[in-house]
Amino acid sequence: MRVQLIVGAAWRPRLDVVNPTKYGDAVVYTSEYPIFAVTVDVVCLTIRRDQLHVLLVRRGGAPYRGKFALPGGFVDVEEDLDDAARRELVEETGIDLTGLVIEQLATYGRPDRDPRQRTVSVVWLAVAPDLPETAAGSDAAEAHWVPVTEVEHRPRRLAFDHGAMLDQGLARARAKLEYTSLATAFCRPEFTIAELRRVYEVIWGSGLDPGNFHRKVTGVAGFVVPTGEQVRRGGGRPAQLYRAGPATVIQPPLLRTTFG
Amino acid sequence: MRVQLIVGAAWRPRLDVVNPTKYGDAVVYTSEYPIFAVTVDVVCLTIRRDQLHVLLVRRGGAPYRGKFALPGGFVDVEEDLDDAARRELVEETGIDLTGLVIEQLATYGRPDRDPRQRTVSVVWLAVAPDLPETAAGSDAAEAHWVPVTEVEHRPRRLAFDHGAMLDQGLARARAKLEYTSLATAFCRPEFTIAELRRVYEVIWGSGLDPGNFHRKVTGVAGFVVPTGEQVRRGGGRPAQLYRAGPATVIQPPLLRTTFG
DNA sequence: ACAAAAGTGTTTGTGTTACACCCATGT
DNA sequence: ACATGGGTGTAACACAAACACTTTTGT
Repeated sequence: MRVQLIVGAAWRPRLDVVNPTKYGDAVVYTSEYPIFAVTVDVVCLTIRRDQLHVLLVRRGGAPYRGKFALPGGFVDVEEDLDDAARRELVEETGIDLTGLVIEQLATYGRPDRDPRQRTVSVVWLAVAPDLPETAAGSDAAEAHWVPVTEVEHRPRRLAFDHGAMLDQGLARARAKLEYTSLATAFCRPEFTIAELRRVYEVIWGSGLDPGNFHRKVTGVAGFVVPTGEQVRRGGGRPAQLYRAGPATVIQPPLLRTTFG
Repeated sequence: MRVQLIVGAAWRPRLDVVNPTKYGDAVVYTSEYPIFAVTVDVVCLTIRRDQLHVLLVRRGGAPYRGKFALPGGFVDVEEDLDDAARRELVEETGIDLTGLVIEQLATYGRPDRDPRQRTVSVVWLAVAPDLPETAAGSDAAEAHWVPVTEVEHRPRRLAFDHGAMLDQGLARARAKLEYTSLATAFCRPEFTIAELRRVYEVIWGSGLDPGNFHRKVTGVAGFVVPTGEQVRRGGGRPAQLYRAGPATVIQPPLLRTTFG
């Protein structure tokens, strides 16, 4: 298959886009390769009111008008993929993840996944602490934090194949909780051990023994580092404050069995 | 940015490729979105002569002419991404992974990763049992199994960003060995416990205690199932034959610590 | 008989679980 | 004083590491 491109001034042809010719006032290049659009989508998770939430946007146009979708959009020509994910998140929801780590989840590229054109989407997983409501930017009007219980394992609830993306993101997050320090990403910069425990309890959906959890977490080198300060949050003994440590993998992992 | 496409007969325009007009005898469509090429690359691992090997192809043309690269190529317009990976592997190396599982590793898309044009590459991880030499198809003439010690952690040895892809694939394979049944994918359909142990020893680079390994592996439900048959391989007590079981995750995981 | 590989038994030590108990604050 | 949550002590238990030992073949 051969495709010919008439290209505007902003686009620089690459080496093996060959045979420039002229049709009228436009330059015509020829490419040997199929043409794709590339998008990014973001599964952005947080915990609000002791419930796991995902950031979704209501679609304004066809197809899937009125349905929820993951925030995302087209990658620019000279833009890195993770930069595109962060940019789209700000544009569509007002959430700025500068300084936070995002992780590539998978790439979805079934030929029929977008009825308009052949599109490949690189999906990213982001975890944010409990943030203020989605900033009301112009595009952000229809962005919402939705409890995952309302959309998980329901492929038809979300537009395109975003239901599968979300499920994969949730599975990844639950799994990485066991053997990485991902849980600290759900907390604010300084947190108590009990707040960290809440993260595990919410995401795994089971109660953990406070004493054992405290010992385990503080015993893993580099997982959490004490700030030396205390905090009083209502009745009970004040808790030590901690920051996320340099460790990224937890060895041995926190087990998800009974544990409490 | 606006891009206009002159498209040959094989390509079906999608909905929001709009404003078809005519230049001479060619139809011209206009797209709102940047244009990408999408490729697949495959990190295909196996064990030969007690060494971990990766399947590489010698590049015949520019850029990186003469350098080794991962097998891969352009995705067809109506082709699924994993199908493209399998097809390119057969075309370039003669290795047919029909029936075997391949796993998505990551997607590489830095704007400067291919000097010719903006290309996004979806990378796949494949694991094969010790196969016969790469079948000598026309394209397969320059395909070789290379010991990973010769190319690991040497970004400049491979073309493009394939060095990083390979390193990521090796890290993933070593990690998944601990908590999944990936090791059985390196074995032929029927294997002994000692052969399975060799897989771990070769990939982790350390000796394991035969007794403890045997107990551990046969004790995990669904990891390996005995065929009931025995096999004699030179001096020593005959070994039971096993097939890979239905289990895909190993709980609790095999640890990589001392263990022997 | 001996070497070599397969597989089992047994001891020892480490880490998790369960739960009792003390600590420090708010009401 | 009492409730509430933070944090420590400790005994019971499970499991992996180390290694001795038995089984079954080839030479």
